[in-house]
Amino acid sequence: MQPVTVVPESDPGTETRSTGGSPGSGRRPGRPRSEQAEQAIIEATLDLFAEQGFEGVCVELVAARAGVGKATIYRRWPNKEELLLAALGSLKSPLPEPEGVSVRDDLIAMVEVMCADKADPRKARRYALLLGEGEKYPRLMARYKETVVEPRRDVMRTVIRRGIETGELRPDTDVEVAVLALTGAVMAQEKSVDRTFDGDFATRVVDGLLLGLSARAPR
Amino acid sequence: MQPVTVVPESDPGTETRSTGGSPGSGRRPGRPRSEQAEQAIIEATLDLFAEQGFEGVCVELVAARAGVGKATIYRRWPNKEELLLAALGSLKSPLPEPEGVSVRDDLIAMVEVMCADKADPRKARRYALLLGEGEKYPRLMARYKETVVEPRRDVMRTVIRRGIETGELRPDTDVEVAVLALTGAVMAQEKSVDRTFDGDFATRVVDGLLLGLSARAPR
DNA sequence: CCGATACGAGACTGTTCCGTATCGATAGTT
DNA sequence: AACTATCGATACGGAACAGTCTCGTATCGG
Repeated sequence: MQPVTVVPESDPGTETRSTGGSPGSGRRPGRPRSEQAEQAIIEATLDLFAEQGFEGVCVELVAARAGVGKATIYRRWPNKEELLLAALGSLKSPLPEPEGVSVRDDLIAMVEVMCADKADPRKARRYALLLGEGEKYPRLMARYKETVVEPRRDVMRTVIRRGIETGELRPDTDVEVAVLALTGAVMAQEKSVDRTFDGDFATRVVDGLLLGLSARAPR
Repeated sequence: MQPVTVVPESDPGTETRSTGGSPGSGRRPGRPRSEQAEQAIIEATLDLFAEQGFEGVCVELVAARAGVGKATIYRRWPNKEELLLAALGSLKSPLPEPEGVSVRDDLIAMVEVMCADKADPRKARRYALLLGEGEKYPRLMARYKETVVEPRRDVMRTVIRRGIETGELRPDTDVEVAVLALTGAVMAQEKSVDRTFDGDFATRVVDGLLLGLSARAPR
């Protein structure tokens, strides 16, 4: 039995930075991994996932679309799930911190951003598909929520809390219910293609929620 | 080449009623199809779909779980999609027409029913999976909406409109927004496992929406 | 130039699954 | 009894796909 000739084994996998010069220590021999190939793989993976879901991401297609060989993929990630995990983790949510004048304006702006995201087929389908496949692939779901969903909700919570402090919103506002109602309204819309809404969807939702349904004056 | 000996070809498929005696005219020779087998197939299909989605419905498993042969399935439906279509079409939505005292009570009752449905893993997963696979299998989605979703929304619209007539709700209430906010809140909840809610979720959502967020008295 | 690693391409194996075909047995009509 | 369609079971062809492996080539450090 050989002592296995321990390779340095700094495991560049899934985190390789061929260039980027981490100083001195770990420059590995041989040809560096292509940063460009890696990016193309992630791109293609996200595309295919948005089109077809987990099952639809077939590694052969990812390789073809990214213009790489299958080995180049499996050299970085041990299997399909890890690949998806990395791809979802790479998602950035460029949600602009709203610093508007009034809470109403901030909320409208946020709902508009969410609607815009929903109008992007890639993003919308990623979300819908994860909703369905979340139980089957809980690690994917967790990664997505942590990377995309929760940051977004946090911003909304912050806006609402600020509104309560400034007195613009009722002091006994149910923050969680408000967040659910706003995000949920965006989710539920169009699911049964409403032709009722034009461009003022965000305004109507926010105003509807701000005013409330009740005819009795609340205070 | 034989003339193919044209069979009568009245095509009882997908609509067979072996017993049930459609009067006189069309009693076909041979062993009648088993109504029981048909029901078992539909059941098994819905079960498997709820567990795994479209791809998860593998006909061999449906047959095994229903205790029938594959041929018994393909004799009735020409392919998997038609089978799913029939299965989803068989769904009944036993949503009780609410005739409560106040609109608030009716809405709370409806939200509670929706939450209860969400607590039924079969129903919840059917919905989530369809949401994701809707683009891939639009006919399935359409069938489901027509059978389950729209009837439900209609009831809610009716309740809200009644509230407007009785004066309990603001006359300028945005009915569609209200429906979206209520159904959406239920949808969005738990999707990022909120531990914030106990048993009073329905009440909080309805009251939050009725009162509104705004501190200004609306009228 | 040499050794080491990465590259794209794709052959290959093993699995899963759809849809068809065939089996002897069964349950109806005539 | 003769006839016929359905029954459950299962073998089969074909396609799709994950993951491994092997080409010959390219790119790095020394």
